[in-house]
Amino acid sequence: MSEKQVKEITSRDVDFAKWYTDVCLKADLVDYSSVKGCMIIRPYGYAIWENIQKELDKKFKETNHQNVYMPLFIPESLLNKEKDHVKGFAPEVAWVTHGGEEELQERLCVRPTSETLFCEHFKNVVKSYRDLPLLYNQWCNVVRWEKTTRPFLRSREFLWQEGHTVHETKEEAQEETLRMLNIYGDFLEDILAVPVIRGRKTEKEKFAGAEATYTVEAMMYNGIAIQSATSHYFGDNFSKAFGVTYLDKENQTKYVYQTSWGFTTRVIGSMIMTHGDDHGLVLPPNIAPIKVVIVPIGKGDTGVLDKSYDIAKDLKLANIETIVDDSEKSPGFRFAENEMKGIPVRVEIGPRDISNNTCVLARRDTLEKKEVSLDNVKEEIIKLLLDIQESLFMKAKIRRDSMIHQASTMDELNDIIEHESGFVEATWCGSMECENKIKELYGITSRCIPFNHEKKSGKCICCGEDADTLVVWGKQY
RNA sequence: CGAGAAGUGGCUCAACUUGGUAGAGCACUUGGUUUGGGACCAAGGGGUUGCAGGUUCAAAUCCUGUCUUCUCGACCA
Repeated sequence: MSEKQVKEITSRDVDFAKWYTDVCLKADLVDYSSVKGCMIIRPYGYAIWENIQKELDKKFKETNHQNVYMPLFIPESLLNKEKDHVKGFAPEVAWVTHGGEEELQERLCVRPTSETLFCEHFKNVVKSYRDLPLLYNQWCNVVRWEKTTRPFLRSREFLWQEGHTVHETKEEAQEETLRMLNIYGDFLEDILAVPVIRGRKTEKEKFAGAEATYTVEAMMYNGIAIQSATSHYFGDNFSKAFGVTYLDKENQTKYVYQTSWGFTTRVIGSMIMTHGDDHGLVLPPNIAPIKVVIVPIGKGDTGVLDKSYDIAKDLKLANIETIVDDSEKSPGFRFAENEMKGIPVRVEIGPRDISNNTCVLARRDTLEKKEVSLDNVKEEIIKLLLDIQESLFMKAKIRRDSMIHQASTMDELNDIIEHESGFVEATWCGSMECENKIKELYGITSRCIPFNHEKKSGKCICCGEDADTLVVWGKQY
């Protein structure tokens, strides 16, 4: 490996934050705009988002959800209807105060999330138990006036999907909440190859206005957590605040039970930070906009270009997105550039190969190369793509698991914080005092109470009282 | 929002201390030679120095304000 290859971006181990922004910019995913925290998502980055949308939307439709579109603006009075909700979001909403030159009678908030809009609408359309359940989703942008921003991970405007559902019973709503969480979890693991811990948020960390918030937590290369998607059970909190009722079979007026769940462009950041390396982005084949790049080498009448296009055509017929990088750049330049963009498989083909009836396949994740016969290049590539997908997930999972530590006392916790990075599992008594204290002392917060550890007896790591809850703690983006 | 750092062609930086009308490398364009890990030669295009004020005969340079980016905190997806 030449020195020049890694010259372009900061090493991941030297300065992870710098590495991350380098990758975002140099893989042509985003560009900055003139407004702080508002990023330009460039075609290559947007193509990743489109693939995410395509896959998730399919899952939503399979589970009978319908897409809708709500307005961008929320009148202040409407936002104020649910107390906890407004308290949670008020500090970070952007306000529209003028229309043209005239000051508005009532200012309008640019949606930070659309619960209030959905509820107002639900109140109008839900009349009877026959109208339920109502399973809505919207793909849109939202605005939260963040103080510190970072491409994908924390931007003031971001793209997401927010599901909002209305149900007759608690049980049905709770079931929906978990169903959607698992769709997110499976999507992250199977498509993005990002291993996640599924669990419930503590009271302190739950969504403003929710009765329960469930989360899928991912761990980045540097051990920091990213809450990669959330699903909320609202109970009847919102329906009571907004008066969303229906008549049941006995002609009784009942409040509905609701859920909401969201998945954002932030996850593109999770994926970058999970798989990327010092050569740039690494994309799992299942989400990569371009799965194969063919790099023809040499020029003149060698048959290399024709063969390259033949292979590309063949792969495209098999639904494998392929490009031929026939630019005049030197092969080394093209190798490096396509690695920066994280394209899973590269095919190198030159005059030597043509005469041997072979080509070279290079895999992006391990950078390994192997020579294969041109006769079965398609089959080899299909196998390789599957293998890359699988091994990216396994590698990330092994790494994550190796960075999950256990602590039973504050001394042990202290030791871990000082010497390790990653998550800490520790039992907790359930009090917010202990949760706050741990945050104050060590700068870590409860990421979630993992499902498989919901009941775990022991002593609270902080106060030493009896504890029956295991919490995964960590620093988060 | 608090503490710190930085903004000069697309990128990395020089010129700023001591005001005198912006320069290099890479990238880009054209022509040619090249091509198995970031090629080479030649010619060329591109900047009122983040923005707005101020001081001055004269501002990239000094002063004030503001915006943006990065780092660390607090807040959050």
